[in-house]
Order: sequence, then structure tokens, then C-alpha cells
Amino acid sequence: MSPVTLKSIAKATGYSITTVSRALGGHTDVNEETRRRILQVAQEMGYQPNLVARQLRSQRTYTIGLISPSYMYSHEDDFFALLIKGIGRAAARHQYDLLLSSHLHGDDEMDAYRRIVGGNRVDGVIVARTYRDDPRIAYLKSLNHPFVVSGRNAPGLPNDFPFIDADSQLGIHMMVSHIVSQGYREIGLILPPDDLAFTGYRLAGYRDGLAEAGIDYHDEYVIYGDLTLESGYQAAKTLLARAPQLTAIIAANDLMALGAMRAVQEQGFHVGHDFAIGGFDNIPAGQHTSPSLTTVSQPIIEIGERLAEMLFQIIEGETPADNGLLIEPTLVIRASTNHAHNQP
Amino acid sequence: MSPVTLKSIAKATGYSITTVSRALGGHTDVNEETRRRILQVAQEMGYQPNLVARQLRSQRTYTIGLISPSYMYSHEDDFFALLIKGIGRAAARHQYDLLLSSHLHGDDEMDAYRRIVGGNRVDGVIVARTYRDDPRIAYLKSLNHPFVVSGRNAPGLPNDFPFIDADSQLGIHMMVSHIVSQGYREIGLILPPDDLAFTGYRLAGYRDGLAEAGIDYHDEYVIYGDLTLESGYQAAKTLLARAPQLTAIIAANDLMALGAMRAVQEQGFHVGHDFAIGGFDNIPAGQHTSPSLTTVSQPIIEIGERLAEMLFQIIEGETPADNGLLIEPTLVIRASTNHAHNQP
DNA sequence: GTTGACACCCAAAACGTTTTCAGTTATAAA
DNA sequence: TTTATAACTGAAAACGTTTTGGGTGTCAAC
Repeated sequence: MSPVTLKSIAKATGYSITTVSRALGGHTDVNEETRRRILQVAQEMGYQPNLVARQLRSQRTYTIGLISPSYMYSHEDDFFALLIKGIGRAAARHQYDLLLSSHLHGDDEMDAYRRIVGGNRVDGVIVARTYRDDPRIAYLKSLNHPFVVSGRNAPGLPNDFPFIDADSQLGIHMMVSHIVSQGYREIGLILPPDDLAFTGYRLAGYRDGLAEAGIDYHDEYVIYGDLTLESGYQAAKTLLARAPQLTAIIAANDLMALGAMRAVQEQGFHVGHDFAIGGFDNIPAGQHTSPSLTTVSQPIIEIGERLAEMLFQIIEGETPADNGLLIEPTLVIRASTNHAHNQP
Repeated sequence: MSPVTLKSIAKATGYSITTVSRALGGHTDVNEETRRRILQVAQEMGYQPNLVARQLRSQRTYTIGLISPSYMYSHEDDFFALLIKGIGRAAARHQYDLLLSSHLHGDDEMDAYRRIVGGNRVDGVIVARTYRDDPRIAYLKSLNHPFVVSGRNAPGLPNDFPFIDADSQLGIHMMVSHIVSQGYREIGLILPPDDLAFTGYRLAGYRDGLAEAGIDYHDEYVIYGDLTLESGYQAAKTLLARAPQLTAIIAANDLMALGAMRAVQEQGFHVGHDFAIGGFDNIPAGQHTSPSLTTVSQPIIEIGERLAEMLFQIIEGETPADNGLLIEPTLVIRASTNHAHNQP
């Protein structure tokens, strides 16, 4: 009835706790016959090692942590779900578990990090959704605790930590070039909040694209949203009121793009014919909208997998081959920017 | 440099480990002045309690577990992502963490349960995606370990465990009634694999609906898929070949419904006008398809939240008010079954 | 001047492992 | 026969907490 421990197996077999531990641990210095006996008794008694005790003694948890605000990774935001999927895959391969700590919206995120990391609950953490000069990264570096970052610092700031990020500057650049190639030249942009690190890259990519096409940049063509569909809708309405000559809008994520699409359609435009909409993320919903959404795709699941692999290497004390990895995104052209896609 | 522990604080303040522990733990039998001193020193030294040691000593982890195959909770299957979101919310409120253990596809799921549960890593677990007479449930019951179940046993079998499930029998029944009310009477059904517990309820709901409408049941109108979009596509093609008189298809989840929709459209049908398609789950993509998908909606996030709340109660030794909860799903009528929705 | 009550503090045990170090026996070499 | 070596085993320490079960000292009451 009471939990079966090394001690109880020791008592049952007549061997010491040490020997039982070594036998089960597969050490060489235990007689083959005694190991057989011990293994069998352990089996019969249904022994399961107490992982917490093992963690305490060995100072290893075989667990990695992901800390997230509780309102994220939802259908409003597939990003976390996909990242978790990739991480989970890699973790399963390496026999690690994933500790997911959600903190309430108002709470200080740093507290969660201090608790989990300082509390020795994980061997490493994955930091996602980076801010400009992210304090979480500073904290982890000061502790010299293994971590990897999904994302990176804002443009111009140092990236002296292991990270993987999509080259979203290039992604938006490709999007602009494509939209220009379709004949649209008055292009608006809906950006994420300014404290997110990647916002600067998306703006830079936009300017790159315009410059390449020889189009002037106008401040009033750019507006900030908060990544939700609703905010995309509002932003597009504001943008159109402010600059009615617009014939295209690029949003920094698909959700805002879908909101923008709705706003634009309400204004009587025929998206894909007289107006272009471009997104970023390639969320599943974008395939099924009408018109389907042209977007920039980043392989989030794969990024999650590679991040985890990278973290495992760091935990094991190896130096990962790529300490900062920029992934080239791909442009997925669909009907919202392209006549040819419109009638299948 | 070395980690700051109760011991180091004891040394620094001159008090014993016991007193430091009791001071930080908020016990009453320590002088207010000494507590102040200890708190301050702990603060200065940046003390973070070692949670693993605490867990070992107190035999409580303040962690709940969710074990899932690593291919699940993806954009192919929003279910897990949403469930995790709900669980995470509730967990954040109660200061619990979530341990997510993914195991590789081929591995025995029971091993993961034995490892996590037997290894004392969690105070309770949430079992999702139940099978008929699920061995995981039998295991947890035999151990008398706190757990709750998302789903329940197959029809006719006992549910002697705490669970929350959507009443999918009623859900499909409502769907059939609605489709019949739109004038369709030759209705096919695409079911999930037979070993999943809820398959029987969906079939029963289908038969209920037919019976109520006075329509005969035909075996050849029913086919099994594996919940993926691709399998829905194949299943629908088979169904149409087998019974060309069909004018409607209900799929047991949205993904298969979308696959079926594609197959039906390829055959030249005009879904929403001369053919009806119904799904189940209300995944976000269904809003944006063309035509948009009529579906049965279950509040997965809320179910996750309530499951977690229920589990916390059980862990705390209370008896939850609802030990088995059936949630009434809602029918979301969109264009794939309804003319009126077709031209907004 | 003893007694009780109270406030405060601490040594040691316990949680269940892993590992270090030393001990015991059998065997081979000298 | 002694000695060195190898093969196996075990006692005890350690990981960092919390809790048990006293201690000590002060003060009021008798």
C-alpha cells in the first residue's frame, strides 16, 4: 500500500539500498545474478523511481520550461500552440518534459521566471515573444542559466544570446515586392505594438521593399495594432480614412490582416482585384477565407523543434553550431493579392 | 555565486535553518524583529526556495500533468491547444503549473503515465481523448491518484470517475434535425475511429435524429475516418461512390467536414444549395471557408478550465459538486447547410 | 522561590534518491 | 603462504526543504 521505494526493495531482497540503486541504474559493479533478482522484485512490486527525489539529488530535472501569459496560445494566436507542438516533439525524442507555467495577465512575468528558474524546476527555458532589451533575457544571462530565445532583440541592439528567428524583414520585403509586382503602389502597413522586438524588422522590411520599387515612404500609411483581428479591422478603417488613395494593406500578422480584409471589403473594395491584403504567419484560417490570404510563412513548429534541440545542447554543455539562427520565411501567394488565384 | 539556500541565510543572519524557514514561511512563533531581519537578508541575497526540495519534503508538487501524443494539439487538431489554454488559465489562478509530457507516436502511453504519476511529479492528471474502457483511467483508479477526464466511457459502459464531456449525442442529433429541416433527407455520416469513446455517441445521435424525422437508417451511409482533413476527403468520395443519392454529409469533426466539403465540391455539388455539410468542433477555420461551415460547438476552453478546477478540488480532498458533467453543445448554423447564409 | 504560561528558538529527522568511499571476499600472482 | 587485484557490496553523506519535539529564558502569579 505504501509507496514502493528503493528501501522497500532493499528490504525485500536483502540487499542494501546502494546495491538496489546501482542494479536498477545499470551500473557494472553489481553481480549479474543479483541484478536479475533485484530487477525482478522491483518489477513485481511495481517500482517507479521518485523523480522528485532523483531531481533533488542529481540537480537535473530533465525538464524545460516555457512561461507564457495565460491569454496567449489560443485560437486567437496559434503561435504558442505551434511552438509548443514543435518543442513537445523534440522533447519527446530527448526524453525531456515540458513545464508550462502560465501567469495571470496582470502579474509580473519576471516573478514567474524567478520562481521556476531560481526554484530549480527546469534545466533550461525557452523565452518567446521578445521585447526590446528583454529583461527576462538579462535575468537568465545574469544567472548563467541555460536558455534559448524565440525571436531576438530589436534592430540595432545586440543579440548576445542563442536565438532562432524568422527573417521577418526579408519576409515583409518580399511581400511588398510581390504586391508592387501586382500593380499596387499605395501600400499601408499595420504594425504590432512598438515594444515587441520584431516590430522594427517588419517596418524595416516595408521600407526596404518600397525603396527597391522606388516608392516614397509616407508616415501616415503606417499604423500600430495589437495583433488581434479586431485591432486590424480598426486600424484598416483608420488607415483608409486617413489615406483613401490606398490600394493595399500589409499587416504584421494574419489575424490583423483578416480584420483589415473585413474592413476593406465593407468599404466596397473587391479584395484581390482592386485591393491587395497581405498577412504574416500563415495561420490555417487564411487558406479558407474568401479571398484566401497571401501571407508570409515561418515554420513555427520547426523553429520550436530546433529551439528545443539547441537548448538540449546547451544544457548538456555543448556549444550549439548555430548560436543565432535567422530562418528565411517563404511567401505564400493566394487570392488576396493575385487575380489568377481568384476563380479556381 | 553558489546558490543561496536556507543554510546560507541562516549563516548570514546567525539564526538556525529552522528559524529562517519558519520566518519565511510566515509562521507565528518567530519574533517580528527577527523575521524582518531574515526577510531583508533573504531579499538582499536573492533567495528563491528550491521547489524540488520543497516538493520532496512536503510531497506536494503544485503541478498537474497532461500527457499527450506528440503529434496532437496542432493546427490539425485545435482541441489540445484549446484545452491547454483553459487548463493554463485555471492553473494560473490557483498557482499551479502544468507539466506537459509528450511521448513519441510509437511509445506506450501507459509508460508515460507510470513515469509521471508513479514518479510523483504531479499532484493530479487530466486524461484527454478517452478510449473505450480506457486503461489509463483504470491505472489511475487503481493508484487512487487524483485525476479528471475530458470525455467519458463509450455508451453503455460505466463512468465511475470524474469527467466533463460534451453531449455529442445531442449535438449530432441537433445537426441532423437542422439538416432535415433544410430539406435534405439522404444524409451520410463520417465517424472517428471506433476505439475512441465518443464515436458511439456520435453514431447514436445520428440515429436519434433520423428516427425523429422518420428516416430509415442505412449502414452504407456510415463510414469511418481518422479525424484528419485528408481522411474526410477520402471518406466523402467513398461515400458518394457508394451512395450517389446522398445530399448531405455530417462529419464527426470539422477537419473531416472540410475534407468532405472539398470532395463534394469536386463532384460538382454546390454546397449550401444542393448539398449540406455539417461538422463538429467549431474550429476557427470553419468561419472562413466558402461556404462557411455549420458545426456543433463545444466550449473547449471552458471545459479545460472546469476540468482543472475540478481536479484542484479533488487534490485538496474536497468532493467536487459535479462528479460527471455533460455539457450541452450548441449548433452553429452557417452557410454550408443554409441558403440564407450564402449571400451576405 | 517555585510554578506555569508564554514567546522564541534550534537540533535532528524526514522526504527518496545517487554517489563516494571503504569494506569484504575470492581469485590470481608472487 | 602471502599479497595484490578484481569483483562485489554497503554505510553514510548529500541534495534543500519542512516539521517534530523539545529547549531556554522571561515574566506573572501564587
